[in-house]
Amino acid sequence: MNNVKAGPEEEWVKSGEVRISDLAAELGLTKGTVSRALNGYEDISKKTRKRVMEAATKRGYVPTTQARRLAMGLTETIGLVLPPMPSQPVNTFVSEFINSVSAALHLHGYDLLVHSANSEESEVEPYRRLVQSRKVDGFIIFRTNEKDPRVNYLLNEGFPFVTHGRTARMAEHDWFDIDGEKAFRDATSHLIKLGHQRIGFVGGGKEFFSAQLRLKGFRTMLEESCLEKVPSLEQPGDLTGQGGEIAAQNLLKQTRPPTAILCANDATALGVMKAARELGFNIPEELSVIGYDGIALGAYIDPPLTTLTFSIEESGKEMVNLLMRRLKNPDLPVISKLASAILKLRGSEGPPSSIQNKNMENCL
Amino acid sequence: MNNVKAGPEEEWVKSGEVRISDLAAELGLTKGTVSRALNGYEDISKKTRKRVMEAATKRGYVPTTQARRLAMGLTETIGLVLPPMPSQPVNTFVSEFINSVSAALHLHGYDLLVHSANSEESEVEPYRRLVQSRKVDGFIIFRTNEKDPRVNYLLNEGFPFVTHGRTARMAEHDWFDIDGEKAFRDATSHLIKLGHQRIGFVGGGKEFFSAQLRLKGFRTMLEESCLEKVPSLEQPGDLTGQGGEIAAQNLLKQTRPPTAILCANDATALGVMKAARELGFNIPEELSVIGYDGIALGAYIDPPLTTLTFSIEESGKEMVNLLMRRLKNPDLPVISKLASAILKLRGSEGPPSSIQNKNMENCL
DNA sequence: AACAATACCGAAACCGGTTTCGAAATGATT
DNA sequence: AATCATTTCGAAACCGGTTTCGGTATTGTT
Repeated sequence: MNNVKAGPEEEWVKSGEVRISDLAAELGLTKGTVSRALNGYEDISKKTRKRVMEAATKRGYVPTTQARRLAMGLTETIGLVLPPMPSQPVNTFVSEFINSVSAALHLHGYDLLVHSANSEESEVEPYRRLVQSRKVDGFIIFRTNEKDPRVNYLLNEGFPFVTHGRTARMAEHDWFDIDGEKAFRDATSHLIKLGHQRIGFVGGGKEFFSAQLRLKGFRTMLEESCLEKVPSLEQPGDLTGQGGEIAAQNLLKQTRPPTAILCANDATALGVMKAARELGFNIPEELSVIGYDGIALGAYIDPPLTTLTFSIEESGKEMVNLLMRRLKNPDLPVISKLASAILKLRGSEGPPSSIQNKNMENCL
Repeated sequence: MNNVKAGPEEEWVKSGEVRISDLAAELGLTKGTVSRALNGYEDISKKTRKRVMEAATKRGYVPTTQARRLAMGLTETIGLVLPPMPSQPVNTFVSEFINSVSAALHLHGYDLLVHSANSEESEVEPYRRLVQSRKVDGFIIFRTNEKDPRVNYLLNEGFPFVTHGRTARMAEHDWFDIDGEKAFRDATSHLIKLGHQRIGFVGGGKEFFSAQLRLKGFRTMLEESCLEKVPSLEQPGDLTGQGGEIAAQNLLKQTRPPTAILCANDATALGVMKAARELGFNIPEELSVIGYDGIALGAYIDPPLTTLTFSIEESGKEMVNLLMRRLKNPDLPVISKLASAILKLRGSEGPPSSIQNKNMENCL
């Protein structure tokens, strides 16, 4: 019943075809007056405001976004550039993150522009283009590196952004992050309490800042528990399943393999579990495995993957809050927020088959 | 070295702060002339065009997108509305899809606006808002239902869009889809050739059109192979892991459980495998399982999940092509493209433990 | 009743581009 | 040299809104 004409005079139009000038003409007003009436200016009489509002809803008038934004000199749009995804086994994070960011932005009247990164060009190119063409007012950046060219570029431009993850210049920009260091202290502690003394770690390369922080947490807890740090038990990875496989082989083929392996993310953990199976290690009896990310699928594998999990929705919401604050007042001091991950026990860890050493309650 | 001033006269400006009027003034031309020079109009002398181009690159002039789009009456933006994701375990599809769509759009000079759906409001509300505020020129829709309100709305508005998946009104709009029917014929045929005669199917509810088509393929192949259709072997699901678990229990607790289960997607298959493990069925010796989606995670579980896979990148690319064609010429006849999935054998299927019935080569 | 204060709205500039149209300058033709 | 066709650019309208400014009409004071 949509395109029925309402009367002899009133022609039905498809939505979005009424301009402010049409409204003005119809009401015998100027478009300036109509605009102010709709936008709550005080110099409009109650009567005309009501007339305008009614006519607007009746005719289905919605201001054209492009025109409004041009006039007001803002884009009301936030950019998010997807990093090139090669064969990341588990990027469920990205879609959930986009979803939550988009929802949060919407509450502020902002749109989300998602851009893909071309792996052939520089990492900052997409950002440069979006800045220069003035398509966005700010950026949401995730998966930061310690030295992050994107951060450098935007800081240099003085362009607003928030990162998910810390960087070397984190004192200069707003950021949100999960406390991976604490998370891995917790996970390590959990394994130690179960009786593990030889714990392996599969991290990311130097280029993954967050993975470095997780490694740091692992080391810290080892030290606090007076367990010696064994370099061969720390394997670098690339945060992919394949990287996990290779690292696990390096760990499990040693003469004294670890009884537990902490992984910098769940994809890595899946690779580790696969390699462990192929090498004949039973999980969790002969090898405990813990991941990080809390991917939902981890609950469906055998054994279900114990992992460190956090709220992606909260991440998105918090980041948007930080960014909106920055946009409203660019001169505010830099702030940041650190959220914590929680250890979700699902069954891929347990006590080691043999308690290897008893005296570990008191270090000194 | 970015904010070094180049000379006494030439003040350095941050990128994106040069307007076309600045360029015009600097060159002693009008902005109309500068615009035409930059946009390749024929009525500009070679000499001035060169002057303009050089000045533009030198000053780093990039036209303001908002203004250009307003003047040209288009948004150069495509909308993609994320369906509310409650507990969908496997949305790795979404991020890959967004990535490929975004990349493909970029080749055409289009941006991707990603919007999240609020689960509290009608499914079409986000579309209505985006249409009315004229934020997008068209839509990419995925996960269609047979009777799809979004499709109905947009068809009624005459607004351009392409779907990933078919609908009841697929004759009226462009669409791209994977031939799920053929895929499941293939998968079913594969199982039958392995010797299976009691094959279960876990689908989606009536609301999942694509799952219905997969069921149809399953049934067709059963019929072609003269296997009787056993209603109790067809279980509905909801395309989640949990749904798969429940369905698998219904199947495997029967007095004559199936020796193989086809699942409408990988998430379901993971749930089926989990339930099978808990009920003591060995996979693939006692139960074959095949999924659909080709999620990368499937390669890392035990046993690796055999699945039907297709190129998400191709999907995105094709859909963008269809949409761009439509935008260029709205009156072109409706076209569609059906791509096929391929069966990726990874190990979760095999011959049944006992060949149950020999005479099945010739039906009649 | 005269005057100042206030409420209300119209007119016009503006945001930063694109595009049409016409005029001036140039070149070609006779 | 006069005429006509072309080339080249300026002027101005336009896209659809927002916002400033100023001028009536109305109200409130004495």
